[in-house]
Amino acid sequence: MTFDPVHACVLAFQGLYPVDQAGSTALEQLGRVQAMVRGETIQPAGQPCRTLYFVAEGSVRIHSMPDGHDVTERIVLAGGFAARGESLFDQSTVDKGIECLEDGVLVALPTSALFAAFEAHRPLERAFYKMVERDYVRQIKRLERIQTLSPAERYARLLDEEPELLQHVPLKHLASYLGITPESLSRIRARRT
Amino acid sequence: MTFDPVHACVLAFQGLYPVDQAGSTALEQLGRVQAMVRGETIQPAGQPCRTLYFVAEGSVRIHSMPDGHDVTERIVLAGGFAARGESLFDQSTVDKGIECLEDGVLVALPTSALFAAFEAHRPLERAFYKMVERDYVRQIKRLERIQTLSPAERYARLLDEEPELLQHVPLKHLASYLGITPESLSRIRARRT
DNA sequence: CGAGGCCTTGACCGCGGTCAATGCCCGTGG
DNA sequence: CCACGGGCATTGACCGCGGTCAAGGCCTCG
Repeated sequence: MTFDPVHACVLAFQGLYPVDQAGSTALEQLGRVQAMVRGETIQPAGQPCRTLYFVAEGSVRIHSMPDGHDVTERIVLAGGFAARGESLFDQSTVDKGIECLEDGVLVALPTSALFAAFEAHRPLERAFYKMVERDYVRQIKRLERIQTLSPAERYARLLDEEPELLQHVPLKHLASYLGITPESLSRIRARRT
Repeated sequence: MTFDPVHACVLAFQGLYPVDQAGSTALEQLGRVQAMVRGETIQPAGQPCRTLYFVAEGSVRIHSMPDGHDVTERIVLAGGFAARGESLFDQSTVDKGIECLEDGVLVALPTSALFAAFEAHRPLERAFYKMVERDYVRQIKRLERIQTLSPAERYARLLDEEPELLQHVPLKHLASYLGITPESLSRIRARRT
């Protein structure tokens, strides 16, 4: 085999916290590999979030549709994890969907089984919460930027801190990710001679 | 005794996850009670966050000062916890301070000792991560609002979802909390006949 | 070769930012 | 007890950015 998605997922966990052998194999047995094609809806809006996804190849975005406008809330490139945090822990329903941006493959981890595995494998639980921590900090920084910076400055920051996104994501999604319209983003780009 | 701040803090933990007797007493021994007066700086900017605060009475805000402008990032009323999440886990320095908004009393929990107690008291660790979870979800929702709503709509939401803030926090801080200037907030308020 | 999606450009408008002045309430000190 | 001062909220005038609506060009895919 050339590339094992599940193994990559286990490695990603181990990169967060040293997971022991038993925890790793438990995790490995949970993972379900699943292919995705561009435009496909991985998880539709209106359902509780019962699955944590590891993006082995390709990319996805999480988005909502308040009053008919498509707003992308976050973008996950290969190597990252995707889930709708508001719903992850309490299984509340959430009006957000997960959509595939580029063909690729996912590893799906059912949260019920994952959380159950925490009882027997504390390092696994620790790794998971490291993931939440990391994401929590990212949310704080993103909020800080959107709260204090102008649209033009936010775009400049994006170029500076996550330029890879430009290679993978159409501008209209980056626009709503920045909290502005596609037209504004276009003008901002034109303005920076 | 009429009111024990440390005990209130322990109860707050137990409200998040059932902490056993041993964990509760361990927590109780960590807490340091400390009074605060309005305007006082609890934690100055530029330091790593080594303390988790429980606000027993009064209220505080977390704020930063990018290019000289005071931006309040979050407001914690009595019964809540306050810490600068970006720095909590990795002890990185952070340009944010904690300031007292109303006279009151805090319970200070040194993070090093708290994290150390997790090794022996798993329920305590669980309760703490429930706290992080809850806060994580709040960040997501706040980001969502600021990303998709206009300033006027954000103020309407604030009135709707956390009207208590108006009783405790001066408008200039609410303005920066909403990501707008005090003048704009004033006009928005005037506009809603 | 045609159709549709995406990015761009244009014109117009209104909201919110900025700077400045006024009024109000409070605590402080004479 | 009153006078003063400072911080906070408000109001006004002005301007520019970003939102909205509409049209045009380009690429990709069927």
